[in-house]
Amino acid sequence: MKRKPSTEATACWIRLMRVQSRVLNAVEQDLKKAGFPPLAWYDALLELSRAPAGELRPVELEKQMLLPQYSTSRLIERLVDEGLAVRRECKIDKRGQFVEITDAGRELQKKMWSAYSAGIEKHVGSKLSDADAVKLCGLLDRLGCSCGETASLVAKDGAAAR
Amino acid sequence: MKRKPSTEATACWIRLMRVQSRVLNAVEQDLKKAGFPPLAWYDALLELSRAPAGELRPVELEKQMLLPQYSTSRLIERLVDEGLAVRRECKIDKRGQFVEITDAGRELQKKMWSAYSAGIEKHVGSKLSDADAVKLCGLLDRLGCSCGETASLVAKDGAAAR
DNA sequence: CATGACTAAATGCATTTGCATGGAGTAGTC
DNA sequence: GACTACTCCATGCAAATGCATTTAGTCATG
Repeated sequence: MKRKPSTEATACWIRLMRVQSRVLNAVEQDLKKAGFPPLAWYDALLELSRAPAGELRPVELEKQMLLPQYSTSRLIERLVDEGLAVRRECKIDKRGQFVEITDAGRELQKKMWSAYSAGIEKHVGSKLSDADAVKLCGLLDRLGCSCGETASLVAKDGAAAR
Repeated sequence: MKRKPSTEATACWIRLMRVQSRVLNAVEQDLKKAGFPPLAWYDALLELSRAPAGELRPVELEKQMLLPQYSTSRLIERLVDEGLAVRRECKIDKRGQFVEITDAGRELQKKMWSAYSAGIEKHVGSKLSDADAVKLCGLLDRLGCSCGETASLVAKDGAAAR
């Protein structure tokens, strides 16, 4: 008798949900204990720092981060409030703007990466051989197909939740 | 040169975050469009329906669902408000209580499962062979080691996010 | 250049979360 | 039994989120 979502698929689903939640919590908690802001801030700063002139349109950021529009809007607001980014006028489209990372922003991003990377190592890296990590990536990719381009660029200093 | 979190581990992390978020959103959205309450309600109802007399102490529920205490408390409040569960006095420990699922609760759980299972099939099952699903489970388990006991019981009617 | 359809971003408002605390009960110790 | 320490659950309050809407600007068409 064939069930519609096979028990195997269901088991995957469960683990995907639970493991992610566990691991994410663990890493976020570590970061918080070290006195850092939430991961989303890091992700945004990283995207900005990698962008051509350290600046991005909110819409772009939104796409990179897979975040709802209003959520991006408020995230930017907070970064600006904290002096981690500044708004720049967008001359080619007056509706829009550019958000540029500041030096303070770049600095924070780097500092966070040292804590963040430690978290990744502790909660992921240390539990998996590199070979297994590659297998896991491959399998996950089949479900999501959206880590695409970004994924290959990650190399040097880490990345992006949500 | 060896980096601390290997690029492989980092890539895993990214995918784990992004894929989970994508898939969860997709399933939640499907459920919502079908007019159902959030997944967490389903999870709670499922746990309750599987418990010995259809009842559980909030603390147990909390552990099963990996939810913060206050969050469980409010979830129960909502279930009770909607008539999906009732509170029962706990005679052996006056601090506590039992939460028992109602017929309406069991019914909703079943109805939700048909939509939920369709979501799992659509967003997970259909993208993975059973063999690959098994591999994926195995790899994920190494990161979490908490789907343990529950996992094997899942068989018949689905399970649990967060 | 008027119009209608669309995109960029912000925001008001209701709901939900997180955090810290409080009240009530249990259990161990003396 | 009085004290202390701890567990179970609820809740007030501030902050974060989701949703729908608004404001401003673009663009294509006639």
